[in-house]
Amino acid sequence: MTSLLSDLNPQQLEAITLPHQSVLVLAGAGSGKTRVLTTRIAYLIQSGQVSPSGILAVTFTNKAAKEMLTRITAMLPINPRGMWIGTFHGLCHRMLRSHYQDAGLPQAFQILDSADQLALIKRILKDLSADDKKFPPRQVQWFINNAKESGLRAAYVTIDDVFSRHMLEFYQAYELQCHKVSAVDFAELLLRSYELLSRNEILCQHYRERFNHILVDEFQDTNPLQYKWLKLLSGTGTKEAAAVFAVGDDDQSIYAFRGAYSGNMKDFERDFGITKIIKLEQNYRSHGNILDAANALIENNSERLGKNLWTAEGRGEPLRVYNAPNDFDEAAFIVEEVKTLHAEGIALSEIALLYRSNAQSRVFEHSLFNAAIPYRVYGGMRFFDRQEIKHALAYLRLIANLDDDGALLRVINFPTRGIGARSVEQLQEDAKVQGGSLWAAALLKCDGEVSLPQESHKSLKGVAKFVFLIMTMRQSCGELALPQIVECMLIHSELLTHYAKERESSERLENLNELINAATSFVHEAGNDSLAEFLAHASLEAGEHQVGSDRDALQLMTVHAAKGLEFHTVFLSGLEEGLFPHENSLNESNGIAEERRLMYVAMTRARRRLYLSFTQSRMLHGQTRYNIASRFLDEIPQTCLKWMQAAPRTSFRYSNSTNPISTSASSIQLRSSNSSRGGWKIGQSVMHAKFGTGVIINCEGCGSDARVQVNFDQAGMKWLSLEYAKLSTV
DNA sequence: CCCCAGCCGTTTTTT
DNA sequence: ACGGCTGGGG
Repeated sequence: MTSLLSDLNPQQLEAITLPHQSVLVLAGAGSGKTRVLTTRIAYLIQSGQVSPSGILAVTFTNKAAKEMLTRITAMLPINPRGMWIGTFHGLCHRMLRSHYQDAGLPQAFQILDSADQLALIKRILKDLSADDKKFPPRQVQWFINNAKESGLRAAYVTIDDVFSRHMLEFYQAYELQCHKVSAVDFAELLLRSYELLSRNEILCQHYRERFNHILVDEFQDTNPLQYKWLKLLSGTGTKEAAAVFAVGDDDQSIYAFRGAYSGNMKDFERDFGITKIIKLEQNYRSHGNILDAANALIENNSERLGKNLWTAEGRGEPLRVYNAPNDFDEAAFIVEEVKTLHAEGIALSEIALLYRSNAQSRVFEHSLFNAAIPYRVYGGMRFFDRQEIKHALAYLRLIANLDDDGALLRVINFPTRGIGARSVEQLQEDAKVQGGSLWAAALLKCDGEVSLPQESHKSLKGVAKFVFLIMTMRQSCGELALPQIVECMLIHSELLTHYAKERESSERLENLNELINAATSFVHEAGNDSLAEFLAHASLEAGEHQVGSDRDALQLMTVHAAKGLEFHTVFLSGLEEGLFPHENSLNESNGIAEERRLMYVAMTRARRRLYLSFTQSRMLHGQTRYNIASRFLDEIPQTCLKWMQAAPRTSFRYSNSTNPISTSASSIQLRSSNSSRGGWKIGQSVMHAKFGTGVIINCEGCGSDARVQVNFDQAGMKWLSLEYAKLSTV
């Protein structure tokens, strides 16, 4: 026990040893949040206050869940299976599996990932002959998920115009189709689980009695449905109410755009009768200048719960600011600095290059490639998202459930076996008439043919050949272990031979072989040999972005992707109005505040050194854009900053000699005075004689070419040339 | 059945 | 600028 609780600061200790009551823990960046969460669980169990089965801990990502489990099992010699530790979706899935009948689901329900869901929506829209110009599938998907994440079934969605009436129609058709093919999408996992608990009192009671302690990570990222789920499951206000240990940081809420509602923290205080808020403000990660700068920046947000990070370490280095003439030069500067740091002994993997949007990575990759600096880009394709893996999984899904129309459509003619679009259409029509699945229609179509003795199967063609293939694979499943099922499928489907024929396919073949390994380790870790469970695992956990290369490499990622990570040195690039804060955020309510939090997250990733860079011009969407420095730079005390000169460099793409503004002094001037665009700033309110009042949301060009884009309250969006338009400040 | 031209969108993203 | 998707033509 003593070793468990040693080296903790008073606030951490208080949080960990708090008696059975709900609490809100405001955990700042680098304040030892994960340690507090895991140590509390270990403490509760070790002190006999709760058995492992009385614990429910929920996170947002599989990575975080895994990390938590690893740390707990390192502290305590217990079997982790009894604890419910996982993502919201994972835990809801676990619950639905156990009570599928009560939840109104068949035992073999399948999970749709976003891509599967989109494909299904596309099919439905086609079926309804909806105009996909007027109703883009993505928007329909957004509408459905949004409704579900607000806890709304189609029957309860309110319609206030023609458009949403159509959307609702699609939602209803989608619900029907999901039911028909027993498919459950991500939001549905939560909604189903919520409805199960709210309708089935006995079951709800059972879980309330079981889970004495509920711990929630990244509480600021919960959406309304997740909050309702927690509230219901915890039974707050009842006799047997669980103690909810909610850990979050309102200043690190950066996922409002996907439905996260950080207002849940305030609601939590109210709904759970919180009397105790514990603030973890001591930062163990960064040096003083970095924290001071981050604190000063976030101070500009209103409606904060309030928190100030501090460190027992020294001030450390100042933040280094660099103003580049253009994006190529910015990249060149960073490359030089990375080289120097690496030469000084900093591992490349300890250096991160962060940007606001993925498009920015291209220039960096180009420069890094030329400089022969190994780098790794995060984001993009995940293992289970890859085409070849999707195809393989579709075969497995079809084996597990013959009525999975989506899976059938994906592989009926892949690799090609002479089943064209016409035959598929015919099948779809047949299925519609028969009211059954595509598989049933296919079976009927080649009635008799496939039941012929095996010797003649080689002569089978088209649909009959496909039906025979699937039936054969299904048969052999009964005798094989999961990895062998995967292997058998890869061979008999001829996916392997197909990709072997393709040029530059070694990576695809590698991935397909990796799928066998994935099955092996799944059996090992989950202690489960079920194909259906493996498929659920594949949907719920998209896997790593890329097969991990072990060599030391510079880390490139968006700021969002960097959340939760830390590095010795961080390069934060593209600090320009329109990019960071992103121009789209200007139109959103509280958009700037969210961008500022994003900036806060980015800055607090750095332990020892933080670079901030911005450019005067950069290529975006094929056009050169002229930018002014981000307002966020102005919000950092100058005393924390050190303005950098361009280091002498060998490889300039563009000389900066044509642009006089490259020294630190004039950079400041550029931002604060009327140099390049007559002092007009993005976000500024302006008045125009004809169009009235509006807000500048964009600007480009210099001197007589300078133009600003203004969003007028009445007249809407206009581009105005500053030379002619008479704008005045409001 | 495959290929290519043209068109669209282009902030952030986990499950 | 560029990549992904669609639809028409070979």
